[in-house]
Amino acid sequence: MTDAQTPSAPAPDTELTAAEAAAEASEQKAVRLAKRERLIESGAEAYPVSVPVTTTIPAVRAAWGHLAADETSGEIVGLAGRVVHLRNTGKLCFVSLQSGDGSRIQAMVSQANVGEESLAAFKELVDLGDHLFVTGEVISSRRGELSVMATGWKIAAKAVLPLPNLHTELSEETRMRSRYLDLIVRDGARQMVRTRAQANASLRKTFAERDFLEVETPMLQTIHGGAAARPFATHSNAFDTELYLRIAPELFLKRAVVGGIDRVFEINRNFRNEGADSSHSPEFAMLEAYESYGDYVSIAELTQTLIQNAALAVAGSHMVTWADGTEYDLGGEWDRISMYESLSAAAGVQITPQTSLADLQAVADRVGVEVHLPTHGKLVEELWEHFVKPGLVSPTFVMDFPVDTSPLTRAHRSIEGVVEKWDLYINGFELATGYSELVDPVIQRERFVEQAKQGAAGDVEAMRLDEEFLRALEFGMPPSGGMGMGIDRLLMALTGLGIRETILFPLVK
RNA sequence: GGGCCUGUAGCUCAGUUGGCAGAGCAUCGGACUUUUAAUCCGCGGGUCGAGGGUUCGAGCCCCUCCGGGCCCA
Repeated sequence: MTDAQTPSAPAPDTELTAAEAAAEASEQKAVRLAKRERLIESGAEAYPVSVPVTTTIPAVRAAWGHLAADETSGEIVGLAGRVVHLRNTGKLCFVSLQSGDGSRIQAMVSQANVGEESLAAFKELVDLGDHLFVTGEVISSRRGELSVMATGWKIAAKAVLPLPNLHTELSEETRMRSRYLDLIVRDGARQMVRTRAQANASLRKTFAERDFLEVETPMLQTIHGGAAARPFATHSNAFDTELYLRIAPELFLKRAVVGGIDRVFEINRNFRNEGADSSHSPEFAMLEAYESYGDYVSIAELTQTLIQNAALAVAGSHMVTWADGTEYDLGGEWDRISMYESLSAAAGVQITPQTSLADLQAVADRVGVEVHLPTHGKLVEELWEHFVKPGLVSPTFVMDFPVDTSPLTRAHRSIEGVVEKWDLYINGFELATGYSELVDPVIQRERFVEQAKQGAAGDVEAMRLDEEFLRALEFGMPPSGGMGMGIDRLLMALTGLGIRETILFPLVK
């Protein structure tokens, strides 16, 4: 930071010396800090710049996992890992080394092989949690455990805080706040990182196969738009202006389509200044895609393919197994139901886009559904969530939404009063949404004006009028289908876990 | 926003009617050359989230605040 106008943090009044820090620390930290000092004083290094590894733990397991008990390989290796178990039987120590992927191998440090002095130093200086380098022959122990019989060892990086207990689960709060510990001790945490990366790679691969280009659009915006949500506000010193963290990339991706990026997608973060719970995070990864000369039908097919390919990538099958053991079938052609028809059937009353506000309110009152600032569309959607949503288990596209809650979507080509929009529900939660995009700049302006009225009436989620976006539309945007999908929610669908488990470092206060 | 639960050793958790602050793992000291959460013997380790109140006495009861979770809106 060189910005002279930004005041730097005040210097702490007291700089702790190493000795004072050790005195303040817990017993276990003090002991380890003392070992670090001893290592450095002895010239042995607590944090060497490198150690001469020749292979990896998984590679040794793959090459020599077949060794029978007490068999030797003749291969000398140098490898390193984090010490996760330490057993000392006197003149022989066993240490389990773990690599980042969670795979482990045992190292044996025997007085017969390293000598009395080195063994004594090992017992004195090596703790659980340290990164340890060993060199020696790959063998199998008498009990058949694949091991390295060390002829030498070296601390690769000293841990000065103790590892958490490996035999009990970390509390949920510690898992979120200290994900690095979670990653060290829990396979599920490591697996989620891998699964998420595989899913993202799969999405990009599917897009690439269909000639979509990936772009990045602004996260800091002068006018937030593209969704109904409350934004985070911030301030730009350089422009001396209010800026908003984006709630959606939509209005910029559509500008890209106007400019001729005919098939475009973005995977990036959105920010919404709203409640956080087991399925909502204030910041969340979002996929949006736009396809020129497509519509909400073609984009539904694309979405189904994206998700099914992601399932194949992470599970090897369209049948995914959730954390609780449930098997969930993402295969086949997914159901497509009409919002109004499914609502009418479930409510036992004919409800159409022409049903009056009063009649809808009567149904809502009858079943106890309350809506803030009710409109036809809000009532229909709330009633649908009340009557139909709880029964949706298998993947289902819910088609054709009310006009007034979808200001960026075009009217249905043949059904009066609805827009060409679908929501995709997986096991009862909303995973993705798709549209035949509204590209008529005149109607788009009318919709924005209507939103502005609702904003003036107190709707904090109402959209603002974005003049630059309208101007882009006025140059002509081709007919297009568009879709959006929460990446965190996709991971929830693939793994059955809560949103904070799918996010590596979830926001915690 | 409302209701309920929760915060105690490095980690995970007990803590009874208000009466000396506990366990497992980890740590520290000792024994042990084939262990698998090694085992055996021994010793330590606490701002009980923070502040206030009631009481002879508070981890426990009351109030305020901070953090976390669940349910509802």
